[in-house]
Amino acid sequence: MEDNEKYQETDPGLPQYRKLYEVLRSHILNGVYREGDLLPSENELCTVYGLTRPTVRHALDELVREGLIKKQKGKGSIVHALPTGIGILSVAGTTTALGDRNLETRIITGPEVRRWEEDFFFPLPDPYIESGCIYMERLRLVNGKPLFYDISYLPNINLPRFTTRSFENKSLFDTLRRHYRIEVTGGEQRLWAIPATPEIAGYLQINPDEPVLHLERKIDTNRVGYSFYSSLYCNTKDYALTGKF
Amino acid sequence: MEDNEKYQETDPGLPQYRKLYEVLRSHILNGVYREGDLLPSENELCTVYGLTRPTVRHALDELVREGLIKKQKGKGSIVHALPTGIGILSVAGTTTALGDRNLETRIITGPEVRRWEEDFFFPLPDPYIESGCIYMERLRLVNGKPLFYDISYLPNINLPRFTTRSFENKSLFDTLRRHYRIEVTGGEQRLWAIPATPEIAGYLQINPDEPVLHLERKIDTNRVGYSFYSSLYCNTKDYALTGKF
DNA sequence: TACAGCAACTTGTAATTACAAGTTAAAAAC
DNA sequence: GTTTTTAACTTGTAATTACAAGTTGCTGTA
Repeated sequence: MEDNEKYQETDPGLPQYRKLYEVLRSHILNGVYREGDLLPSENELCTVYGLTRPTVRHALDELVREGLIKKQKGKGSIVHALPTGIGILSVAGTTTALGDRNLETRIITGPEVRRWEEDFFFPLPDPYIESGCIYMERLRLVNGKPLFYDISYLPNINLPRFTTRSFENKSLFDTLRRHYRIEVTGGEQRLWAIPATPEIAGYLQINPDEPVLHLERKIDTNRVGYSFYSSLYCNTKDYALTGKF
Repeated sequence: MEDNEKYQETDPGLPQYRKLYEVLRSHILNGVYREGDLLPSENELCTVYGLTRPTVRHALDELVREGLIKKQKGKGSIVHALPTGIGILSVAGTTTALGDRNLETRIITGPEVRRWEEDFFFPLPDPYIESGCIYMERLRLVNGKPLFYDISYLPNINLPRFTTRSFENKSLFDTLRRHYRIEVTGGEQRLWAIPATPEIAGYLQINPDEPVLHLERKIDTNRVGYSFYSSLYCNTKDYALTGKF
């Protein structure tokens, strides 16, 4: 399929620069462009996709920000090495972070509506507390080995039919994006190295008191005032967490 | 001093958007704008600094990328302040009472020129290997407690008098920026939760096999082809690592 | 008073034009 | 054949214009 055709059929609701970004991103991730390759020049992209340079540059800026390309004046946009570890420190859900690996998701609990926990690990706005919390516990396995034990908390605001959706082998980020048009724009995270509790050790199939990585994340979205939260325990014995900044 | 005067006297070699970025950045960090405040609107900044919107927006984009502001359509640019520093480097306490944390730096080794280690944790370009490595081990303490054990590796290329500089209580990033005009533009990092070796445990004053966080970082700069490296061990018993994304 | 609607803001997207500056390879000079 | 110069690329910076879309507060109406 030609770039241009694929470009035409992308979501018409998205801005132009975003559509181009999506196309280029998928091409990089799918190996159409390989590490070290040069992307088509900005002017080429302009003519191929019928855009102007500021728009094309906006799309490329996003790719730079994501670490997928590096630009060099006078030369071009160079496709950057893909992270070999698990990229969770930047804007990505665990599903994208794991890429094409053999990822399996196992639901432990939920999704179900319940009250927010007392002394929640991030301060909660009052409207969140009133409307309750969609709670979900998931285990992420790579090649059969459990790597992440993930507890998600979403404010139960304007997410119709959410608890009836299946999340086996599906990305939470993608579900939010496709069904609710919620896109992740950023967030905060805290992390510690802690000894595994017996419960965590059980989930991650390691010995109690072995070091695990604990992340608490607040994830902001394009819905004004809508953030959700995640508490994540990672077994880093075989895979490192990676991030770009 | 008026914004405009301060703006005039900034480095004439920098592009306009960068100068505006520096001014706004320092104002945010110095508390001229406080958390939650709105920056002047883009159009106001245009007239005050004699720039056009694309240029002003470029400057604001950098601040967004750095996490210093958040923008909201229809409203404005909201100062987000909080952790300075890049990526995951900033420290925030688990207790709220850490505003007066005092950071102390203790040099363990170096800075000195030596050969790069065999099997370095990131692949090294050939020119780096030939010119050798500026090596430095530092211990960072907060309120007298050791938190970080940091090993830095810098390519020994065009950094006159570097090994004679004092790094007690000084930031490596700031030194590079002020004396060598090297600015950090991004990088990669990998991290694990590992049991402390006896050596690491000694430095961090914890028991061996207690969990510590291990980061390996490659840090890119505005000098084309110049990156440096850091291997970092963190005691996260009392303080979490925090980051924005 | 309460509310609807409008006006005046804000940022977001996008085309257009121009020139500066770094890179590369072919052409010209030696 | 080797070196130098040049021309044709590349991305970087920046002004200008226009409209879309979200937010806020004021104003006129009920």
